[in-house]
Amino acid sequence: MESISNTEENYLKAIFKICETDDRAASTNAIAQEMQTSAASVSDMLKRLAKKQLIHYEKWKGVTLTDTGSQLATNLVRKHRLWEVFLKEKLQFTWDEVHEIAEQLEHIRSPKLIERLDQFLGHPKFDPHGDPIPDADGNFSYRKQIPLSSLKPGETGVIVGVQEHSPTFLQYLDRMKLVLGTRVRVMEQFEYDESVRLRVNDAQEILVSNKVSQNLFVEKAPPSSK
Amino acid sequence: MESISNTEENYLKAIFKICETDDRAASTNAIAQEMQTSAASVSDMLKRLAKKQLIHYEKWKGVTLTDTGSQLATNLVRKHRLWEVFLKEKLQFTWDEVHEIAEQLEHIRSPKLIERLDQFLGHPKFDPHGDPIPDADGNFSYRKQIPLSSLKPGETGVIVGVQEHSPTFLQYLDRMKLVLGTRVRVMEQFEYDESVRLRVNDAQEILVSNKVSQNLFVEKAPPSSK
DNA sequence: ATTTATTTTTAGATTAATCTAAACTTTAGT
DNA sequence: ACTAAAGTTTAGATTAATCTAAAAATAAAT
Repeated sequence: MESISNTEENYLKAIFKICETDDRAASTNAIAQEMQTSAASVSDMLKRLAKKQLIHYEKWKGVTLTDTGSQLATNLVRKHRLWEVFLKEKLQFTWDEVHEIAEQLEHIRSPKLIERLDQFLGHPKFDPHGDPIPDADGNFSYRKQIPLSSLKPGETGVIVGVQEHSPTFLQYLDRMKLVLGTRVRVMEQFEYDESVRLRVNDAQEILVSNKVSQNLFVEKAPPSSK
Repeated sequence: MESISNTEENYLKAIFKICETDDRAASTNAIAQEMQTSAASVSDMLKRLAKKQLIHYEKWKGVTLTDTGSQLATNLVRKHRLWEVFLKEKLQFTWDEVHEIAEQLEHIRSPKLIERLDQFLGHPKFDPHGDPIPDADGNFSYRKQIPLSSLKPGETGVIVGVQEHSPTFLQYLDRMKLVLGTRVRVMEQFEYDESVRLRVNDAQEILVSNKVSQNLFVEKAPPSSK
């Protein structure tokens, strides 16, 4: 019946994130960077998490989550993303604002609260950034998404997510009307700087940089009738 | 720009509560009891709060909140009660369940969140227990409530609040259908144990103990037509 | 008014989380 | 293979919050 602190939860989340994207043991330095703290602090914390059986830890090698640790981390992700949906859909926050507040809300401890919230929101499968929300058993729904940059000229996709989550990027997308659900067709690709000309929702055309097209996820759409 | 911890917030809330009900300086022991901790810990904390100018503190005398401290405490009460309304009205929690979860939610730091929540809930003036919710400026709305036990036989009142907030009491009230808004008429008072016979919503009659009638607040109603 | 009881404060320790600086492993480069 | 660089761990300190036990101040009681 060991209880777990908010700080420990944040470490688990960081480890989860690193292992998820790189798909290998998380290094001390990577965790330190993710947590914005020193490697020494991480080293200390890893010992504590190992003693609580939340991570597999051998000195000098990286760490991975145990089953318990992984469950806890997944539940945090579930809570975080459900709160994000709440903030956006019910309280009219914008998608660049929700993360920061959800960082606090995700630590509220009440399984019943989360199940009720999930129900209140209509069991959403994705958060405001298009990231999947694991269900109560920890299962993520999968979607066949690719970077917009991988579409060839003439191909069409629907925006379903973002790679980068920074507020500035999200605000840029809002300004450009490149929100989730938007239909984009690649009209032309410039070899020079890899920028692309897009047709947005079969209407106006805009030019976006390579950085933007690499950070936008789309679901490929079959060629439109027109 | 001193930041304030959750623990400090809880102490402020405790002091606020004691000063509010007793209307005089809060003693170390009273705070210790309210916080379920030792007098020594309280003594330590009082020094810290005094250094941060959140309380007026002189050794051996009690403490009172400074203006800043009082504002912080009132805002905590506002957050707590708004979250309680949310839990009850939107997530279908019962009034005996909401307090515990709101104890956590009240520490979420985001003024914007609270204003949006307030708006989402339709600017409620009272929480699920009938306690007033201070507005953004810290003003509480006032209501002329009296204990049910002070009604004379023949008099009628509408239940608007509770003195005691324990889950067992609240569950008892639910079972007896003595919820907020219920109309109760005192039919008879037994001198022997101060229990009273009530007519509930002009329908069935029930007997309640003195303890119950002392812990229920009503607003006196003019004699009914029938 | 002096003793007793209660309340409050201090002293000294403990735990979680953090830091900097130093020591130690591992990896990489020539 | 050896040295340099990078990454990781330990050592020693610090801060917030807590505890128990002891000392000091106030209040109550004979």
